[in-house]
This record gives sequence, C-alpha cells and structure tokens, in this order.
Amino acid sequence: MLNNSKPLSDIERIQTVVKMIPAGQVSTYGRIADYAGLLHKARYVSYALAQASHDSLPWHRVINSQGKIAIAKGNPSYFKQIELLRLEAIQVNHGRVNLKQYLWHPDAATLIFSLSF
DNA sequence: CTACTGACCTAAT
DNA sequence: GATTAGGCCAGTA
Repeated sequence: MLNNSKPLSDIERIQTVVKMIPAGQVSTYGRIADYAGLLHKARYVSYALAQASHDSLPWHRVINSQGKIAIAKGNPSYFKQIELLRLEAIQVNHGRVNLKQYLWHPDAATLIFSLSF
C-alpha cells in the first residue's frame, strides 16, 4: 500500500485547501468547494470554517463570489476579518476586496497532491 | 419524516 | 452598484 491512511473527510479536504491559500491572496466559498472536489457545496465550506475558526487555518482569506465579506456587519468577526486581511496588505473598501487583484489561482497538480494524503 | 436555517452561487432585474 | 429568485446541501430542531 502506498497510502494506508483513510480518505480525508469533506471537512478535512476543505480545510486542506483553505490552508493552501497564500498570505496576501483570497479565494471564495464556491471555488474552495470546487478545489476540494465538492462541487456545489459552497455552503458546506462556511460550515467547515465555522467549525474551526481558530488560529489553525486562514479562514479570513475566504470571501464570497462578489468579493465581499460574507459575515454580517455588526458581528465582531466581520471586523476581525478585515483587520486580518489588511495585515496581509489586502485592501478592503466597504467590506469588499478586489478579486481581480487578490484572487488565488491554485496549481492543479499541487491541489491534487495535497489532497491525496 | 418535514421545516427551517445559513460566513453560498448564478442569473436576472 | 443593489435586490430577488431559484437552486443548492448539510446540520439542526
């Protein structure tokens, strides 16, 4: 056996992909789901992040497809996310990020490799 | 089992 | 830009 570990769970696959997002770049819920092999399960990504929104993974680098912060304004995490993004030199205006500028374009082979464990 | 809820997405308006 | 509608799907009550 080349690999005797059990397959990654959906949540583990999502977290693996999120960890691959480089500092200074962002991705979206839908894209993360696609990269993790979970087509059309964008909503599940938000659940997976909420489960582990500790320091363990860069949850702040995940925003919605419109480039906006997905958390409701007024929620402390909303401001926390903006703060974390700005620490990485990502500009946030009116709760919005320029996807053209900061969107992460992962390498397919690297993705497959990272998810194979 | 059904009903409701979301840190969602796309297309249409 | 903003809002709506329909689709999506796991979790929860």
